[in-house]
Order: sequence, then C-alpha cells, then structure tokens
Amino acid sequence: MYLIDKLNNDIKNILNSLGYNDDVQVVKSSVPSLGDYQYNGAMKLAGMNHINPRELSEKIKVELDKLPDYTNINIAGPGFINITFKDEVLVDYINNIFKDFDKNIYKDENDQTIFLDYGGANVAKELHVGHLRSANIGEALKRLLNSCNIKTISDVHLGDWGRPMGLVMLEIKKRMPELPYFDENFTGEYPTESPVTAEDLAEIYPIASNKSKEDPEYLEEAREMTLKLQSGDPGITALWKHVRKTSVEDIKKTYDLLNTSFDLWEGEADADKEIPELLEYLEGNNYTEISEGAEVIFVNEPGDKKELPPFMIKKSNGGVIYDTTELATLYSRLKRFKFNDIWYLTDSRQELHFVQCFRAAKKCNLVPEDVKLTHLSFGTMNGSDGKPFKTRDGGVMSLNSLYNLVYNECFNKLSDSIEDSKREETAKIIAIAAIKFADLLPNRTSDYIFDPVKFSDLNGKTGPYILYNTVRIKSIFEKVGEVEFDKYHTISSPIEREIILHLIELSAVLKKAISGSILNEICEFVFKLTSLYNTFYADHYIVSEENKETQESWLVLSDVVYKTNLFILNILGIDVPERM
RNA sequence: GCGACAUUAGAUCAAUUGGAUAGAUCGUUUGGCUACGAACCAAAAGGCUAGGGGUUCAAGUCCUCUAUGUCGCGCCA
Repeated sequence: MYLIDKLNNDIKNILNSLGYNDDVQVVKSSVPSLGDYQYNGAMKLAGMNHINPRELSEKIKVELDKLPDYTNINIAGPGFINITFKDEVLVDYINNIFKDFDKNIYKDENDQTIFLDYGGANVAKELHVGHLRSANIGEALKRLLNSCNIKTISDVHLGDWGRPMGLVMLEIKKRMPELPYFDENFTGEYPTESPVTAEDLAEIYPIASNKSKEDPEYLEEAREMTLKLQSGDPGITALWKHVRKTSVEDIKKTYDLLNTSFDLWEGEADADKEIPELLEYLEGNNYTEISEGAEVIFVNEPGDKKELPPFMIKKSNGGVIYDTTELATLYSRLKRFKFNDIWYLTDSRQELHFVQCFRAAKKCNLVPEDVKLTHLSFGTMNGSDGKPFKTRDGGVMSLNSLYNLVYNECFNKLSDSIEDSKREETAKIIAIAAIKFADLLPNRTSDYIFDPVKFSDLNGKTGPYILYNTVRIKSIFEKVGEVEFDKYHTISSPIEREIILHLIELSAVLKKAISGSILNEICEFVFKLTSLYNTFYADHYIVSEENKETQESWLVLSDVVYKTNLFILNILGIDVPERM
C-alpha cells in the first residue's frame, strides 16, 4: 500500500507546488508497455483551469523525474502520465512485506463498528440455496472488516415469529392433537423433550403452507394459532420454544459447514418484546397516523417519482406486522449496542421494505445522526433459464443437497495419494471452497443465476484451482527442506516483476472491497495472483535451481504469495487442506 | 398501469466509477508431463457492449427515447 500511497502523495505535492489540487488516485496502467501506473487527472485539472493538458502533464513529469523511485515517465495521448517503478523499489517492497506481512494489509483508522444483519434463516424451514448468498457474503465481509481493523457485531436474525410459526404449530396440532400444549386446561409441567425433530419440521412447513393456500378454513385456524403465540399462550409458547430450539440446532449445523458463525442468534421474536415500548414512543410523539383503519407512518419524500406505500405499524385488526418487527429490532439494537453502520444482507426484493424502514426510522428520530443504515442487496436468484430457480420436482434446492452434489464431484476427483482417513475431510474442504468461490465471484448487485453445474465446476477460475496451487506452493517448501531464505535479491524475469506489482495492489483492493461492500474483486485478485504464480512456476524450477541467490529470491517470493493466498482464502471463509 | 433494476464473446461473469487496444473462466481448436504436484501451463479463434439519438478531448459507463427481461407496488414475511 505504501508504494502506491507514496506515488499518490508525490503527485499531490507536485500539483500543490504548481498551484493545483486533486485527490490523486493513480491506477494500474492499461498499457503495461508504457508503465506500471498511470495518472489521468491532468486532463480533468486542465479542463477545470482552461489550460492545455499536455503542458500540465509535462510540468508534472519534470518534477517526477527528479524523484528517486521512478523511471521511464512518459506522457501519452491527451495527457496520460505513465510511471514505472525502479526495480530496486520493488525489491525493497517485497523484502519488507516478507519480513512483516501486515504491512501489505489495509488498516482502517476510524475505530468503527459495523452491525451485520444476515436477514434471516427461517425457523422450521431447511436452509435452501437462497440463504447461501447472505451467509457467504456476510461471513466474508465480517472477516474482511475484522482483518482491516473494523469491529463487527453479527446477528443471524432468525425468522422465528409470525404466521409461518402459526402454520407450523397448527400442523403439529393436526398431527398430534393429544399433546398437552394444545390443552387449555393443562396445569402441569410441559415435557422437556421436543415432540418434533428437524426432519419432521422440514416436512411440516411446506405441507402447512400449501394447505393454507388451498383451504381458507385452515388459514383462519392458522391466524388464530398465530395470535395465540403472539399473545403468549403458555402451551403454544412452550411448544414454540421446542420448535425453535430443534430448528436452530439443525440450522447451526449447516452454517458450521459453511464456516459461518454469528455473535447473536436473535430473531423476530426477540424484537417482539420491544414492540410495546416502541409503540409508546411512536404514538407518544405523534409519529403515526391512521389510514384505512391501520396505523402507519407515511414515508414519502419530495422528489419521489412515485408515492410510496406507508410503513405499517399496526394492521386494522390491531395486530403487528413485519414492518413493526423490523423497526423494533432496530430500536432494540440501538439501545443495546454502539455501531456506526448497520448492513442488512437480503436479496433485492426487499429493497422497498428497507427504503420505507430507513425513512421511517429517520423521520421518527430513532437513529442518531452519525449512524448509517445500509441495505446490501443482491440479485434475485434465478435458474439458468432466467426464471426463478426450481429443482426438477419444482421445489427449492436445499443447501445440503447442493453441498452433497458438489461434495461427490470433489470426492471422485481426489488424488490417490491421499490417505483414506483424510479423504472425506479433504473433499469437504474442497467442496466448500468450490461453493463459496462460485458464490462470491459474481458482483453482489447483479442478478444471480443459480446453476448447480457452475458450483460443481472444479477447473478454471474456481476455489479448487486456488486451493490446488496453494497446496502446491506449500509442497515446494517441504521439498527444499532446510534451505534458509530471508532476502529477495534481484528481479530475474518479467513474470516476477508482474507478481510483485500485483501484490502491491492488495491493500487498495481490500480498501475498495470495504467501501463498496463487494467481494468479487478480492476473488479476482487471488485468482490473478495464483494464475501469475503458476506461469512463474511452470518455467522456473525452484527446487533444483543451482544459483543460491536466485533460489533464495524465488523462495521469498513464493512465501509471500503463499501467505497472501492463505490470508485471502481465510477472508473468503475457505479452509486449505494439507494435500489434495 | 406505475416504479426500480438489468441487457457486454456460444455460456457464465469482469471492466479501477468518464480514460488509451472492452478483460477472464468454461466450451471449441492446437501444443506441452524421463525436472519442484497436469485440478497445471502455453497458443488460437470468438465483440458494432440490445437498438436509435445526444453530452465532450474521451462513453460499456452520463442524459433521452425504444425493445426485451426480472423484481416490487398497505394490512404475507
């Protein structure tokens, strides 16, 4: 980082001395034959100051030529300035980060905390592929932020309240009406064992959901059941606790598999407890209005092209709704935690909901001025035909099925040299790498085409490719054995120079990933690094190299690449196997 | 109907936020294992950036119209 920073600063100082001001940001040269980096600001500055851009560029070049670190400074086209680093500078750089890896990592200095809301797995429903993105993106963002000196608080935010819960309870009642939970005259202790297993629940919810769509009477019963739960009926509450606990244990297994963890396992039910206090606040300050029998907050702002539907606090029957819970959750978090920003990770279909929610929160002065609210949406998930993704039988694919599919591909491809006792563990690590990398590679905001084949691809720009080559670098160190290396001497081939130039970018990539909450560039970075290294690897035989200085240099370079790969794979939530 | 977002190579995605010759991967074709692990490397073909009009030194990127698609639009979550 400091190399690029230094270049930016050098140019900035030159501009200042010439009487101009610009937030200088050099970029990697798009014509590598002309230089390592380019500065494009001269054209803009010239335009603003009505002077000739090439003349300004010339003046900058004259000053840059006087500095010791750069060479081959040239001006092209309307005023692009191309700058090349002297080899000695790059050699110093690689030696520095070899000694202190941390020097190449961006560190935020603002002492920030970011709250992450993963936008919810639902209790009593199996995790399906739709949950993959928020888990992977959320976990990777969390690790990215933590690596760069930013604190996080993560909450899984379970969907454990509302009608879906009512439906599950109702279906359990239909199946086992004799259970004491449904007996209003029951006065004893409720059983400590759950009457349902996770497998039962996976079956129960879809059935209940379908019945409610076809049978109005069933729906009405579900409404009553939901009301009982929400009004604290002791039997139903006791049953609900069993359902939640059973389901959470099951959900946790899948999240563990994905190397995803949370500081908080809260849910909508927790927010429900805050609702009376929130209502008191909102109503006490006259923030709500009655409209069509419901209690709402109007959230239109000047400049809206279309009137937004109001944010709903109470339904006309007096019940609360998703919107209420969302606001109560925010209310509760602001009361209990201190953070600078809150990131909601859900797919883009909830865009409107969050716009309404953020506006309502602001309008009601719930959120301090310096706290930001951000909806990190991602594209809706479609099948390869562009229609919403469905499995062959018309359902949603569960995360476990996807995993098994990829796992089998990986297992079958394992090398014979891997001991029997490690085969399953290794295949698991590779499968998760394949899934995560495929999921994190596309831009977060673009629409998402879900294709199981894409995830099972183990060649090319994939997780397994990066793992394979990372493991291969490691085996070089095992092969060379006791050889000591602590200095990179000279750049002996163009590809080495390219690798070092790429390593320089790491810090900027991390910074940009944080500011845009995007991970695809990190994926691209590690792929490019691996790929460059492979080119190097293919024509440089490190183990048998006879010139000791050259071998030492190559080992230092390999070490930095290896550590960088481990660092990034860790951010992405990907483990590295011993062998593969 | 209204609104938001999208449309880039046969397929899946990029493009440093307005910068030079639009890049990768898969697939296709070709070459490379008697040297550190071939889940690898090297090379080729493949593009009027959906279409029209504009803004400027410079447009895939900004404005405008058209077409197509996805999503959303008060008591579901």
